[in-house]
Amino acid sequence: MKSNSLPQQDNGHPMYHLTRNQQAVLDVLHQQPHPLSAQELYGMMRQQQAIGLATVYRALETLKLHGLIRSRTGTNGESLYSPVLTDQHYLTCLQCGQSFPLDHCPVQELKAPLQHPIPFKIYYHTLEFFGLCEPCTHQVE
Amino acid sequence: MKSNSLPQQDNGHPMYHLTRNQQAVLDVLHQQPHPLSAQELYGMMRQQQAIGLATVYRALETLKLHGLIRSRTGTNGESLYSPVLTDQHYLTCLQCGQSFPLDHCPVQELKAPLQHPIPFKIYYHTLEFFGLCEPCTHQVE
DNA sequence: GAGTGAACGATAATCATTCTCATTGTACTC
DNA sequence: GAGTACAATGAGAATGATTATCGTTCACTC
Ligand SMILES: [Zn+2]
Ligand SMILES: [Zn+2]
Ligand SMILES: [Zn+2]
Ligand SMILES: [Zn+2]
Repeated sequence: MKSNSLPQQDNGHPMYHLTRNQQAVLDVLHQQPHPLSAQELYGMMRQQQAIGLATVYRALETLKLHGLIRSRTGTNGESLYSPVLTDQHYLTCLQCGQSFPLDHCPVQELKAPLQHPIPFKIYYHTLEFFGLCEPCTHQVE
Repeated sequence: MKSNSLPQQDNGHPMYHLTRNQQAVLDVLHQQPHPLSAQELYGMMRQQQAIGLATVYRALETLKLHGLIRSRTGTNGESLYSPVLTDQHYLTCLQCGQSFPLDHCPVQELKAPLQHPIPFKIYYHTLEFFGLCEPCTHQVE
């Protein structure tokens, strides 16, 4: 990972700067109201500019490592990406795969949050409830 | 899904009964201290008995639909299965992929848990914190 | 013990993700 | 501003977990 030329820190170390493509991926995610898969991102972005699928995946990996985006695993197994600021969770039906968003994040109201015995820099959390939606309870015998 | 002959309920509906292979998969998961992937299960079980990979996947799907097992997505993207009774969560490093288990489940101490506006039968939840473990914070510039 | 349908096992197909490698872009030096 | 070094990129191949297919076997009923 090589830094661009733009900013420079006092300590001499070059401040990390996103590449054009990394910034473009981040911008698209910020514009979207819902999480996107890598494939969806690729499909959307290639219409505006020339970009390779591998680059999309590499950008997502870099952005995640820097704590700028989060990911969760969708029903079909693919990863869904969204800005790390969003804190949205779901009830997901094991039968039909539908996800019903929660109106707020329950983790926020935790009293003594996170007694990690080990030092760890937390970027985000995932939380999801699984079970059966009402219509599907009648189909599973 | 056809029921076996063994048990019969008072209401006339045949009580759901697991097949031999479904029960075998469930037994192995109960014996293991850690979550297992479908591939790992297959590798372990084929040593004891003749079983196909597809059957393992089908058994896992059935067991999950009946609220007997849970699954979470591991670092490498594969699904890890464990009995639904277990309530174990992790801190997972985005850089090295290591998972550090939490000593207890924070969701249990929620005050007003789960105001679902929609009727939904919850079987289990997943909760995971992502970030960087201490050694890895020095490697990401 | 024949009929019915679910369960099974072997295998092929799918598909998101990762890897490979040749090419291009960028920063830094002289 | 040409030259060097190396990160970033893109096209396509490779990977690997999961799913679909299909003929066979098993379990139950009559
Ligand atoms: Zn449903
Ligand atoms: Zn949250
Ligand atoms: Zn780490
Ligand atoms: Zn829990």
